[in-house]
Amino acid sequence: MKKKEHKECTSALLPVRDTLDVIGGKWKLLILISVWEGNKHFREIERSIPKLSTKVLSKELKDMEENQLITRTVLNGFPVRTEYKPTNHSKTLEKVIFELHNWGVNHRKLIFGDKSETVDPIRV
Amino acid sequence: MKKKEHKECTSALLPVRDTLDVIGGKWKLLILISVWEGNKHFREIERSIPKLSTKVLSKELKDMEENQLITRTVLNGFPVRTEYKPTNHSKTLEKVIFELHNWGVNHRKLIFGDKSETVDPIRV
DNA sequence: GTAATCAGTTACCTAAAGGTGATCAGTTAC
DNA sequence: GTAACTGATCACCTTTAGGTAACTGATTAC
Repeated sequence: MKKKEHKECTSALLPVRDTLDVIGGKWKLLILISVWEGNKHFREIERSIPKLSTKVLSKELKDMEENQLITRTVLNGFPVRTEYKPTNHSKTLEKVIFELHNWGVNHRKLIFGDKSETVDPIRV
Repeated sequence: MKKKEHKECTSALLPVRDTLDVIGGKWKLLILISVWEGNKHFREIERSIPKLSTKVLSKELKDMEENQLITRTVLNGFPVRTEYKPTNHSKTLEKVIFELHNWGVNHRKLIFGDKSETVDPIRV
């Protein structure tokens, strides 16, 4: 796990921070979902997410491998291919994401009073 | 709600982003918990959280008021006092935080293999 | 008048996250 | 040989979150 300092953290909040580190940031969830959807190769994942740069994807994939959300296998072939696959551990995030989604939908209703466009149900 | 752009967002992820915006950042959860614990006044909250500066607290309290997590009442008195109180809406975050905590604890076990120090159960 | 308390605001600075574009090594097809 | 594909890495720049310290205005106690 990427050890961030979180010096301000009480012991009870540490695991919450850990989780937020794992799924926070601009791209992590999009990448995770792309891999869940079956995209396996670097370019494949990259192309599935508009505006995502190779540099950021490369860094995020490393983080996610460290966090055991994905596995990385290099296939010895002719144009060298790398295969990224989601782990079972990554799937345990579904419940967390569901709760985040659920609360967000409710929050939108409260703040925008239904004036907001409907959002799609999350499918992960 | 503070409208961030999230241009990269699919419709399904938008509410997830909203939630992460509301509880993300270095201080938001600590401030929320402090208010939940009964701290009502600006200086009281500030003093309850080491290293938190007035500038950041001021900004975060505004955000939280916008997001209807707290109410702000100015009491006309002699040393002017402001009263911050948690809303019922803020309490609906407990479940979300519980799931984040839960996943985080499990993740720590997996990554550090129980070598990590025990963390306190969250009490919010 | 002086100090101290309340609840903030302001200007400036630093550090981290993320974006941009070039480059690389290996291999294949032409 | 040249272009194109694979999976990246590198140096540099911008943007944003957060930190630091001074300051304001109102009021009370001395």
